[in-house]
Amino acid sequence: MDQAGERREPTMRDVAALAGVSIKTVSRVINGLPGAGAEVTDRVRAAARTLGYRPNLTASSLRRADRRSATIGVLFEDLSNPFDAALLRAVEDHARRSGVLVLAGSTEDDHTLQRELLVSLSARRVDGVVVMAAGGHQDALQHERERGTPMVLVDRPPTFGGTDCVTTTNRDSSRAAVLKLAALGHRDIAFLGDRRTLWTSQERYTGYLEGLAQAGLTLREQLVRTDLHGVAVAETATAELFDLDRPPTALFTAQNLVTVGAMRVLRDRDLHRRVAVIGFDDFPLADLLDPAVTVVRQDVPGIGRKAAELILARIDGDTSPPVHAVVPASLVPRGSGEIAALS
Amino acid sequence: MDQAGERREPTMRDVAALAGVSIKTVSRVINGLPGAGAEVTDRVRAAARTLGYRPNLTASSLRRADRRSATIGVLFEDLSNPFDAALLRAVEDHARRSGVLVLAGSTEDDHTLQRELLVSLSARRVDGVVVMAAGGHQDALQHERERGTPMVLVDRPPTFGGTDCVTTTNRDSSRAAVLKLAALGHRDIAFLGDRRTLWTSQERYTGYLEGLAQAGLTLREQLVRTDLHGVAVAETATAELFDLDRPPTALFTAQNLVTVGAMRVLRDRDLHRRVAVIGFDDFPLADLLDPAVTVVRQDVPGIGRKAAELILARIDGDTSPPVHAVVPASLVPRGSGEIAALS
DNA sequence: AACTCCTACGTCAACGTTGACGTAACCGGC
DNA sequence: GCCGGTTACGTCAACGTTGACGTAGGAGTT
Repeated sequence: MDQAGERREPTMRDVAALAGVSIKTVSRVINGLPGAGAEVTDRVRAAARTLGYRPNLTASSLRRADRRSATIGVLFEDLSNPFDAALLRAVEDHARRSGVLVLAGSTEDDHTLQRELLVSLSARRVDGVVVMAAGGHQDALQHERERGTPMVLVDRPPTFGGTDCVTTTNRDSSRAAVLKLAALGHRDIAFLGDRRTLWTSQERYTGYLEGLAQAGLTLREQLVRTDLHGVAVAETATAELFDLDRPPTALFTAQNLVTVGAMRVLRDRDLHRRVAVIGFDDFPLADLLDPAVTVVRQDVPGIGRKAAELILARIDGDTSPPVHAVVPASLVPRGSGEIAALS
Repeated sequence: MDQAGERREPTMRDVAALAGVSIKTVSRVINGLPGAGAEVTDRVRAAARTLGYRPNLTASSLRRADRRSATIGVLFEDLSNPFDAALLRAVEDHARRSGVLVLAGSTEDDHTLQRELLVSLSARRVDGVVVMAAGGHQDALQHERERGTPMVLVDRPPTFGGTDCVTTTNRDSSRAAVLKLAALGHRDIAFLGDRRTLWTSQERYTGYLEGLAQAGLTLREQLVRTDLHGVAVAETATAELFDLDRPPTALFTAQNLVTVGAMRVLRDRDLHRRVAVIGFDDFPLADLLDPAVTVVRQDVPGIGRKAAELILARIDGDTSPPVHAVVPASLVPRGSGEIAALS
């Protein structure tokens, strides 16, 4: 087989030579532009086929007036996380339909990495970026945006202006979840949340507070655990809750890994039939657990589609005012959230 | 904010003008090449910073001798599938460490889509591709490979020569799983597999046959169900198995979605404590189900790392003979696979 | 028959960058 | 004071493509 054959890729020049026309005519034929006769078009096509010619999009975009690379960047926290993966897939699908490919990267919620990836994307002259912003300050994102890069934030809004974003009904759905638990008679409802630097965590916590207030319940600070990043930390925190003198009778777990950790502890302590749980974010197999887990499910394909639509529109020159699209989440009752308080 | 500001990106020419040097000197400074004095270097760096200059990798790679775009393509079946997502993440991590970004796409196991994506990647002059080949013929892949594109196949080997690939111990691990079930006294072990066009399905089935033979069991054709693509189809097939006069006492489910479907049916019929199950491919929360699911777990990070290493080496000009790397999978006992046959 | 207009091409330069090569200044050695 | 070598620049062309513009020939109009 061809090991380093170092065979040069054929160019329009080669095709032109073989077809006996000028380079410009080849360009016209390849791009389907008018100004090439039928017979010449056939000759050029045939020549391109025999040589195995493939257009060079990088050279083309360097020269073209619009400068498009037909490529966007997608920076999410962790592409192996089911939520991120589903979102990537949704964005990718819609982009591809417009002939746009996706350069994907994981930021690990790390500002340095996020900045480096932004620079790498910018060096490749992507047409725009879809970003799940790392928690905390957004200096690098703002800087990139101010350079003129079309940008859409997903999952978390920008802390700076002039930028589109797509989020879900974090606060409202959290409030609804808590109200549902309260309606079942629960008065000691715990909150277990992800890192406090994350906007989503804050919103969900606010929704929790609103729910308590609306239900006429008082907040017990002991029942609030935050900064739970990962399953292991969530397990520890959940265990602590049930070591309290007056443990919770219901849990609102504000992120999918937290939900998983909590479920594990409940099962270990054989509390899974008595303690109600509603989680934010669906996760695979939530319906197969015992009990099946009631969750607030984000419309991930909807979020991805909206993000893709927005970035593609901006790239196409849409200069209408920035949009903050909110895609509704829905409560999926499966059992764990329907356990009533012991009266 | 800057709506279509149409501000031109600064180029080396602009930096050169501001620093009062030639374009070539700017190039030297930006690329850290020798031949620029200390004072000039400082002036150029300062000018680049004031202008917000960003190198243009597409122009650079067009002109450079090595022609590298520092970008690879990754085409998997479905980026939202946990297995694919984890693999993408592993490849991405290792590529990024070498300054290489990843253009990712889902082929949906569709030849047309796979071919279109290959053409799109080739138009962007990626340095190489990592592909999970769509089932059936591999004409497009072979064609692309023969053009000289560095290529590594993952999960499934090529049907053509001269190409690296990375797979797991499909056959051996499947045989081991069946032998384990047989050792627990099971004589009616069913096989539930994904699409037969997939190489992995075939290998796992062969391993199943080998296991039966080695255990001295005879194959019962009725207990073999293939072409189960997706959870729903797997559920139907499983249900049929338990409507047989002599149903299986153990299941070997050869793909993760199939395992999920089977578990669902077992639970619905309250058989989950009596029928043994070993699944191929781990999946999130397998340990939280009741019973926890015994699986053959592939070393996904290991596969991704190996694939990344191979493609990067080939891109760097490694012309050693093609490699078929096999990354060992391991059996993870969790409970469902340790249920003994009723004697 | 002279005119305009259109079609089907071709020529040229430029996109942003780098490889090849040129050159002026300076150094050390004799 | 001249030579060879080195350092620190600069000039030029080219990577593959396309926008701007030129032109030859034919069709249609007056």
